[in-house]
Amino acid sequence: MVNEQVDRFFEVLADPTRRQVVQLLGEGPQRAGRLAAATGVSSPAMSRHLRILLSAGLVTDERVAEDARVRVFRLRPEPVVAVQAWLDQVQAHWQENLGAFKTHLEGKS
Amino acid sequence: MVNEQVDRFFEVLADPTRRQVVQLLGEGPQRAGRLAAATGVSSPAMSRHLRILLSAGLVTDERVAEDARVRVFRLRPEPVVAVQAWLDQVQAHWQENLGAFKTHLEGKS
DNA sequence: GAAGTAGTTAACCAGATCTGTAACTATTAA
DNA sequence: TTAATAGTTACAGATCTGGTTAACTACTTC
Repeated sequence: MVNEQVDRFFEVLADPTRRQVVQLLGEGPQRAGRLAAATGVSSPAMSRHLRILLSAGLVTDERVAEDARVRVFRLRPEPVVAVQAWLDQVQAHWQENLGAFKTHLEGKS
Repeated sequence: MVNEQVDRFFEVLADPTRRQVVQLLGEGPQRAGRLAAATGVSSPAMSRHLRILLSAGLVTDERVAEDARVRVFRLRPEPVVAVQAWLDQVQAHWQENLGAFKTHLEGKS
């Protein structure tokens, strides 16, 4: 409704664990196992979270050359930027109309 | 975990209807009934959403002087700002470490 | 090749949440 | 004072989501 990408973003970040993952990935790329340990969640649970983050385009993954078993995840900035833009827009409207609200309210306070 | 206010914000905005309400309130204050109509949800449902938005500090409400039955809701910018700050921080880390990631990855591409 | 490690998929359970209908309060209008 | 309007609360049904355990695949190491 609001915006395809923004909607998906909020949907995905509704979960605290995924929010933590995003926070962690903001600090640098991480392998799945480490993310599971860091968030205190089981591997299967983390696996699902990561799949969701991937499908929403919030992260990318990559196999490590030295060990094909490990998967490293990295944050994609684009969706973050999109959400920032949405928030900016909401706020812009808000400020734009602020004057009008004020005068509207003056009549009763 | 991430931040009290930010966590609450995402929790609350996980719901698409509430997201729409925030968007609508960004454009100006609205009474409950209009919000229900605009989002296509029943009044009881909207009532509940608004209570949640209120308790999270995302909006404020006010009775109208001319008609004590209607309740007008307005967006509070503070939480929006808090979330923007969080996103900025995530992104800042990301960019900060970007150089390091790149050199790290150069070894295998 | 056998054992161990990284991660995914499957099955199932538990808790949370959203919704609509119906009933109720409060306020305004006739 | 009766009828209508704005909104809330209560109830019950349905869906969704996340978590765990167990089983499985793929790769590495001994």
